[in-house]
Amino acid sequence: MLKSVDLPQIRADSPERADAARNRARVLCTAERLFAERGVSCVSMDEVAREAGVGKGTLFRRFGSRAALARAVLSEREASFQERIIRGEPPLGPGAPPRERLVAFGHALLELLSGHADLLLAAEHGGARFGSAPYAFYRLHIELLLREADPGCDAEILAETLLAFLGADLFLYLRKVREMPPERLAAGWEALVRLVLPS
Amino acid sequence: MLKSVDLPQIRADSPERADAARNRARVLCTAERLFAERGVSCVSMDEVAREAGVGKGTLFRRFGSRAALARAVLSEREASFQERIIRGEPPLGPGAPPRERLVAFGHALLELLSGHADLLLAAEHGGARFGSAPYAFYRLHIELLLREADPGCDAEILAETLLAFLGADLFLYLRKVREMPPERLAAGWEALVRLVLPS
DNA sequence: CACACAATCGGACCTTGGTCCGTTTAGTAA
DNA sequence: TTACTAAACGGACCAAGGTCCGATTGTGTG
Repeated sequence: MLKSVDLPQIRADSPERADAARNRARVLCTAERLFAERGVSCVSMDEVAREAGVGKGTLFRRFGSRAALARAVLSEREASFQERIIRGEPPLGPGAPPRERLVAFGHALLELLSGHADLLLAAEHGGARFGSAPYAFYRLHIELLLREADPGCDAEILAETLLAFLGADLFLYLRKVREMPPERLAAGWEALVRLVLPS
Repeated sequence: MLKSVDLPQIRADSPERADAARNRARVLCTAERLFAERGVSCVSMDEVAREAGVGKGTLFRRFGSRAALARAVLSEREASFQERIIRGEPPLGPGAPPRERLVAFGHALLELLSGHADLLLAAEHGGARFGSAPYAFYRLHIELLLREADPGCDAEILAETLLAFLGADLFLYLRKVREMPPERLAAGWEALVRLVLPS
């Protein structure tokens, strides 16, 4: 039962009203602060609304769900990450061979996870992961790299599998419960990529 | 007036009281029926309790959480699956080469998912997946097969990755949203195994 | 059988994510 | 400035998972 993740329609010809913009900014700012102060999982939507001086209805009208709020808080970092992939320096950006770009992509995403795993976990809560914009971007990026390196493979299936390794839930489990150090996860990713794309 | 203090007997094999056993059976039976009738995600815990003629407290005392109830309903099928792995016919059971056993394992688990994906999804809800007994069993099984075939690999990481492909959430997404047929997932699994364990 | 007590029962209660809808307000045109 | 309307507001409300604790009952013991 996947839910639509679409935010309220933003029409190009009707700009956001001033109070709406102000409340959106207040909510984002408050949420980021509360998440940082007390941990994502210890902050309820009611608290965010109250601290931001906004009604609960407004909060949900703007962001739709808790997962979407988490995604919104992450959006700047996500955007800069995507920017580095599209136009940044190799090996993460264009120019390096596909296998090296894939390795770099995983390392960079693991880095992002290291800093914001709880936020990413909240953002992926429920079935929200697969329908989200970042996931779609990552999937497409990986599929293109895989096809470039090996046109014969089933890039869609392989991309999903590789991305599954980078899910926030698995990451947190391996880090916190199994206590694997980040370097091991990075090495595991690299080994994985080299299995999928042998030289 | 004072009696010698009897320590409460805490026996590992303390038998279940008759009413407890009766209620447990009633709940399991009712839950299985309701899940089958209306779909797992459309049945609330209150309904299960009411239909079973049991208080909500009793329901949660017995099963702890919705995810655990789903796991309990699945337990027979899980047990027979594990039995087939441990003592069944090859290639799922012992006797076949590791790579073939791994392929058979994935195919069998995909089969289980095809029939009960919604139940498995409920069973894995939240972080429940990684700590569950079936997951631990699957992980161990895969790790042993990987080590047998290639003692040099990082079996723990690879096992988690392979299992991630068989998660209920990804399965449902690929089947329902991306509309991939079961055969494609099965072929994808086999290709994956052959990448991880090249002949 | 009567008793004691621990295990169990069950529903009131709490929390929290999410919805609804009557009220308020920003933007606009006259 | 005033009037009008679409958009936004906000808090009461709902559903559902999960907890608590006083009442109840099964079971071993004398």
